Order: sequence, then C-alpha cells, then structure tokens
Amino acid sequence: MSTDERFFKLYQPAEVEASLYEEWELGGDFSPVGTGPSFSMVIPPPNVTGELHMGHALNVTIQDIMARFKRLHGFRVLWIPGTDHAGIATQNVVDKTLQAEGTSAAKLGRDEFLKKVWEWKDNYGNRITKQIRRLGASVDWHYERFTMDDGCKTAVTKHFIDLYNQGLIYKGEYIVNWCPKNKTALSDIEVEYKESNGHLWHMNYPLTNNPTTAICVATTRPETMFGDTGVAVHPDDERYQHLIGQTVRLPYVDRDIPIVADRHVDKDFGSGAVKVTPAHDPNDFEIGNRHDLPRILVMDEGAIMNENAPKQYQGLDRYQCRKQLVKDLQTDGFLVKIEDHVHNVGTNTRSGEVIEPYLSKQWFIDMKKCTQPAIEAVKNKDITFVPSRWEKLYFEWMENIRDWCISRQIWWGHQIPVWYCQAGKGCPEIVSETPPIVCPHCGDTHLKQDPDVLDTWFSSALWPFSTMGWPQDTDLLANYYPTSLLVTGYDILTFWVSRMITMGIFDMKKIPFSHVYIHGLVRDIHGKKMSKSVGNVINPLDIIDEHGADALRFGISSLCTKGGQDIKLSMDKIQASRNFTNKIWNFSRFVDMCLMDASTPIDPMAIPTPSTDIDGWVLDRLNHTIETVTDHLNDYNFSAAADELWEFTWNQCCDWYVEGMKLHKEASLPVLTYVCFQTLILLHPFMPFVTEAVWKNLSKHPNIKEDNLMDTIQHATWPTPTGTVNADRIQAFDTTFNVIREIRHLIKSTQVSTKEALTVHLSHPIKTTQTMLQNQINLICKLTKVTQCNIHPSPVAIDGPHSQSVASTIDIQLILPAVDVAAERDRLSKQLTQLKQQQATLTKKLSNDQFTAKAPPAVVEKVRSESNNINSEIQSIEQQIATLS
RNA sequence: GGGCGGUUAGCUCAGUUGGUUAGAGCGUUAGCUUGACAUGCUAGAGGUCACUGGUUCGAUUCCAGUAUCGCCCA
Repeated sequence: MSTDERFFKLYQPAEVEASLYEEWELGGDFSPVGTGPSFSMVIPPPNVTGELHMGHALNVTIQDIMARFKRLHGFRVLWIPGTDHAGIATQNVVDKTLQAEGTSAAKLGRDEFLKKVWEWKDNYGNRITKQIRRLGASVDWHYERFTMDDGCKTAVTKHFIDLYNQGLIYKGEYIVNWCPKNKTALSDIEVEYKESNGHLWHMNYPLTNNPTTAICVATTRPETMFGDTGVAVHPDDERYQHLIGQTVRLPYVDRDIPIVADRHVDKDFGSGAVKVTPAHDPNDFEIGNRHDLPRILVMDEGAIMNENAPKQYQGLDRYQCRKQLVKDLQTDGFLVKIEDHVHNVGTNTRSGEVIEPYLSKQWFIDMKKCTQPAIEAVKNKDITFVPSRWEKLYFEWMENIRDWCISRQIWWGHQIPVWYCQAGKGCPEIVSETPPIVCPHCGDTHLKQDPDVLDTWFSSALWPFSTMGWPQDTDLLANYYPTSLLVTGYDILTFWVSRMITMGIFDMKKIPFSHVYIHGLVRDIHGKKMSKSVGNVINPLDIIDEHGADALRFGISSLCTKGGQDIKLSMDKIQASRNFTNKIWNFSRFVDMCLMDASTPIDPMAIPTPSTDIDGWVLDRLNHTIETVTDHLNDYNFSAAADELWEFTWNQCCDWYVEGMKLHKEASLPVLTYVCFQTLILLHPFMPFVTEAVWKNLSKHPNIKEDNLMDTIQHATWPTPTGTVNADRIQAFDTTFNVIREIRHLIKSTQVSTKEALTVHLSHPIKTTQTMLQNQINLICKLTKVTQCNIHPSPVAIDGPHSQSVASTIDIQLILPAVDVAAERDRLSKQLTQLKQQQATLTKKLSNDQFTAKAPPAVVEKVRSESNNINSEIQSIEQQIATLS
C-alpha cells in the first residue's frame, strides 16, 4: 500500500467519522478498564425531545476532552449518558403534534395521552443520543439512563418519601407562578422577567361612610380589583393617617374593605396607597396574612374571570376584562388617570405565556432545612467551582433560598406518590412507594392518587446517583460515587447544580461531585443568543457534515477560555480549525512518505536518541508542549491548551522542524515518527477522529513496528517529558531562526530572485557563536535558498552591491547582483530608528537610580544585557549605513 | 435598586505572583505551481491596552472613581 492509498491529499472527515465511532462503541472502548484510579462524570441530560444545539456541543466537547485526557492517563473512566423527560416542554411538543392531527391531550385523557408521549419518546428519543454520538462523545452507552425509567422512578419515589417522612415536604396554599396556558404552577426560576410597556391605572375607591371622598389606588392589573380585600398605606404616610381603620366600598362589587397600615408599602410609588389582592399577588398575600384579610380568587385556572367577579365580567379573559373594566371605570368616574409605566412582566420560560400570580394548593420542599450542608460543602472546598466566582452566586442563592414548589399540574412526569381516601371521613393523605389497596386509617378501598406530577428538576437533582442504581447498593455507586467532575453552563446553576448538591448530601450523605466546571453560553458572532426566530442559529450537525466533528470541537474549545466567558462562535473559527485538522492529516501524510524510505522498521513508541541538533530541539519543544498542555488541561484551561497544541504542531513541528529535517530525512526518521505519534496523543482529546484515523493508517505502514502500539489511540499512554531541556540549544535555534527570517526579509525587500546563486556573510565577534552558526549553515541555506553562507568574526569588506542587516546581534551581508542604494539606506535608517527607540527606553530605565536600586537584580541584569545587545546592533547598522556611499 | 462580567489590532479573543519590542487566529497587503498540505508557504502593515486619578523605581496587570455594553436577581 502506498502513502496515497493510506492518505488522501485532503482529510475527509465524513469518510472516517461514522465508522470510527461505531468501531469504538461496538469495541467497548468507552467502558472503564484497568486498575487505575476512577474518574467519573454524568452528562447533563438533554431534553429527550430536543435536538442538538451549540450549547450541547460545547458541553459535551469539554466533558469528552476530560474523559479522553483521563483515559489516556490510565484512569478508569466512566461517563454516564442519558436524557431528561423535560415535563412541560415535552408535554407541549407532543400536544402540539396531536393538535396538528386534529386531536389533543385534553381530548385523549391522561392515560391515552401518556401512551402517546411514550410512543413519541420511543420514536424520537434517540435522535439526540445519535447526535451526541456524532460529536465523538466517549460516553458508556451501556449505562444510558432516562429520568423516567424504572430505576429513576424508584429513586424519585424513595427520595420523596424520605423527605416527606422527615417533614421537609408539605402541601400548602400559596401564591404560585401560574401559567394559564399550561394550567400549572411553575417554580420561581422557571419564570423569566421581561421589561414591558404597560400602564399604571389610578382609581378611586370611595369611603364607605363618606362616599364623596375617595382614596386613590394605583395598579398595573386593574382586573384583580374584584379580589381586593383591603387597601394598604404606609403607617407614617401623613396623607392617609386619618383614613387608617376606615373602610372603602369596592366599586361594582360593593364589598366594604378596610384600609390598613403596612410598612412594606412604598410611599413614593403611585399614590402611596395600594389595593390588596391576597389571592393574586405575592406581596399582597403577605400583607393579607399580616392583617388577616380574606383571599378571594377572581379567575379560574385559565385566567378567565370566575363567579367572584361581577356578572358582567364573568367569562371574560383577563385582558378582555381589563379592557372592559377600564372603560367602565372611566364612564363611572372611578378612573383618575392612566400613566405609562414600564414594569417587569413574568413569563413562562417554556410557553412564553404571561404568568398570573395565583393562589393554589401545591407541594413544597422546605429548602431552608436542607441547604446548610450543601453550603458547607462549597465553603470548605469539598466542592470546587471553576471559575470560582460562581461560588458567589451559589451562596447568594442558597443563603436566601425559598421553598421549592415541586408540584406541576401536567401529566408527563413522576406522579406524586400520595393518595387520598375517598371515604369522606377526613383520613390523612397516604404516602406510599406502591399504590395502596386500602386506606390504612379507615379501611376503605376508594383511593385516588394526587393528579400532579413532580417538577422535572426533582428527578434531575438525583441524577448523579439515580443513574448508578440508588437506592440499591450497587458496585457502580461504590466505585464511582461521588463523581469527579460536573460540566455545565451557568444558566442552570440554581436549577440543577445547587439542588444536586443539596439532595446528593441528603440521600447519599456524600457530595455528588468534587469539581464543577462552569462554561459560558454559545452565542452568535455578535454576542446574540442563538434563536430560531432571529435566524442566527448555527447547527452543530451542519458543521459536522461540512467540516467534521474535530473542527467543531477544536474551534469551540479554543474559544473556551479560563474565565468562562460566553463564546461568540463564527464560521471563520470553525474553518480555521478545519484547516488545522487537515494540517495534522498532511503532517502525518508526510511522515508516512518519509517512512517509505526507512532502512529498518521504526518503533514509534521508543524514545529516540536525537542524531542532529534540530532533532534535539524539536524534542525539547515537544517536552515543553507536553508539560504545558497537561497543566492547562488539569486547570480546565481549554483555550490555552488548544493554542499551545496549534503553536507546536503547526509552527514548530510543521514549519521549522519538518523543513529542517528534510536535510537529513533518514537520520531524523525515528525522531520525526516519535514526535508525530506523541503529538497525535496530545491532540486526541480535542480531535478524536482525525488522530485515530491517522494512528490507524500509520500503524499499517510496513516500516512501522506495531509491537508497542495500541490498536486504538484512545488507549495509548499520555506523553510525559523525557530528558532534560537544553537551554543553549533553544537559544541557538532562536538565534538561527531570527537570522533566517532576516535573510528572507532582505531577499524579499530587495526583490532578488532566489533562482540566482546568492551568497550571505554572517559575522559575530564571539567564537562560540561563530561555531554555532557554522553548525547551522546547511539549515540556513536550505530555508533561505541562499547557495553559500560564510561565517566571519567581523563584517567583510564588500565592493559590489549588497544588502545588510543585523539580527540577534549577528551581522548579515547579502551579496546581490544589483542594489537600490537609496532604498537600502531607507530600510537601514528605519531599522536604526526602531532600535534607537528601544534603546532610549532601556537607557531611561538604567539611568534611573531608583530602578537599579529597587528592582530585582535579575530584572536589572536582563535590561542591561538587552541594552548591550541593542547597542551592538545599533553600531552595526550605523557602520552599514556608513559603507553605503 | 443590588450583584456579576466585559471594554486590548478591522473582527474574535489570549495575556496571575506588576518588569515582553503587548501576542494568536481570522481578515488585509506583497510575493510564491517550494515534490505533506493553496484547507498551503514566505515576508509585511496594523494597538494611546475605554477614560481619569492613585499606589509603585516601573501599571494592560493592583486600588478608587467615571463612561459604556451585557447578564442575573429584586
């Protein structure tokens, strides 16, 4: 087989990715093996009805980088995948489909509808898991879970009962965030507040005893007035002192309601007097409690005005009612004025519907009693957040925690394991793991389960251990709980992370994970959130189709900086990464070609002895790269690791080293091969596909010894630095490369053709430097296309046309067939100006006594030697200008 | 109103104990059919590190304030 058969000229990801992934999955390559320490993660379960978006791509890529990195380090890596049932979202999606088919959830009824949802889940639920595969995620599919599978159901039930038995779950009447569209309660964090242009209606409520006098109240929701059971003013408000204790008569309702004094009223807002509607506003609810005001609901679950509203408004939707009422108030002289008013309106993050604060009976968790250990765990660093600034938000949230409303009035989810006796004898509720047959209190068999289901996050909170078989005592839990790392976006810190920590400690008596890496959100290039309606969505699957998963992964991770900023993703970045994958491919293609000429087979895993300077140099650079990449990955600094890999692979390896070693291919072959394989391993966590494809191709090479080679790069050994870094050698190559660059620059700026036989003279007074240059003559000639390079202790006298410069204190004289003396003088003068500017700043520093006295000696020494070098370069240039006569 | 984050090249971003000629990729200019790669190679141009003050021998870096943009909470 030839190189061309093993390697196309261009890397074609589509040709290899699908089959490689299948090979890995079927080969069990993602299962934990060996006797190393364990490293475990659970995937943040995506919505089972969802599709892969850029946020998933980022999240999964980071986890996969860590999983592969740890696997290469010999850890027993277990990364558990799965999906979330996403109650409201899924119910909405399925209901919408049903409606398109002419039916609906309501028409089907609970049992039939749930059958449909399960069908939907079976048909479409694996769409997202297939898409996760396309990213190359090395999750162990044997352990795949779903938040409503039997295991999770057992965990959820047990968890509910344990909380209930400890008095941490209660059922209570409370103002909740009510979604009239879905007809369900939402937790506080499922509500998104959006600024909206509304109005402030000022209306007069006449006093009962003196109807010609009125108190004016201001409101943004006039239609709730039918539920008013009081008017509140600030106790210190002089305007209303005389009214406190009196009653007003509510227009249209003709109910007399008291004027009360309450410190929470803002004197400066509106008229300073507020109507109190305890059944329709959380603040009013509190005021009502303090003053013992009744709670009157005036809307039904769909926000339609109910029988407590006056007849003429009953049956109207809340907004129709508002419109009609305002008209009536105006006609009847109750309306004082209407002001424009910007206020925050709560909407359901799922349905977009405007939330109605609504009094209802719901299940709550008394969170204050649960969170203390979870706060401690982060305070004492059992759990570390990266970046650590997120700990602040966590503490803020946890220390001001409110009770968590966990019941939802939908059908898709874990139904609450509570039954009510229907015998009508006032029996207490029955909480049970399995459906009870008879009421334990009265023996009656007519029992009815609570119709509500639990908030989806209730089951997600258990994910790190429900996936491992809890409440059973399993080997998985013993070996892999607590997990090592959780990777997630900051947007679900409160929803999910805080609750996992709280409930993990509650159920397991152990934290669920020791590290939390929190990444930013992926946005479009302008920093806008990607959304279908705006049309700025970049679909990760399209990118994978076009450029390959590796390009997507590398592009994303090179933008994933240590500060965890949001990521602005552009196609340019992806394309650059695609080019990089091709670079890796072609580097390997070159290695493959070189190997064809090997006299004996080469063991790519054997640490080679460098036979030339540049071989030694590239091994030094490799060692340095190994060290920094390892450090960066241990530090979750993905962009820094990616940059380092790019710099080494492209600039140091492919540019300098490959071009240099072409002078002595055969002698350098062991080093070239070794560096190639080591680099592939370093790149593998970022780019699993291309590195594996190359690994397998090169493994088949007739001149590669396979004895020490793993079948798959995934189970290779992460490189460790070998030998000691030779600082002189690094210095020598720095200088040589500078000289080469300057000669190229001279050639370019004098526009001489490299087809001419060119001669260059290099000179430096110090013997060791001359020797060093002497050793690099071939390299210099090869990389500059100069035919002859001579080394001297000082510049030579040249009669004919030539161009001159200095680099790293080495004088350069390039002999030319002709030269534009004026241009040459210009160039040198410009160079001189630059050098003099640098010299000026250095001299200023050195002539400052304070600097030499107070700065660390090493710094002073550095400045001094720089200054000396620049001085010598200035002298060179000045002499060169002088010869230009 | 409270909190958090940002402001560095045309664009997207790096830059940790304060000392570099302030870096990278993309874009841009000029030149290359260089036997791995034009998804490439070579050489350039491009920055008052938002502003103002302070600390310091020295500030992109630390402190205070201002402006401005974004996010979260109320």
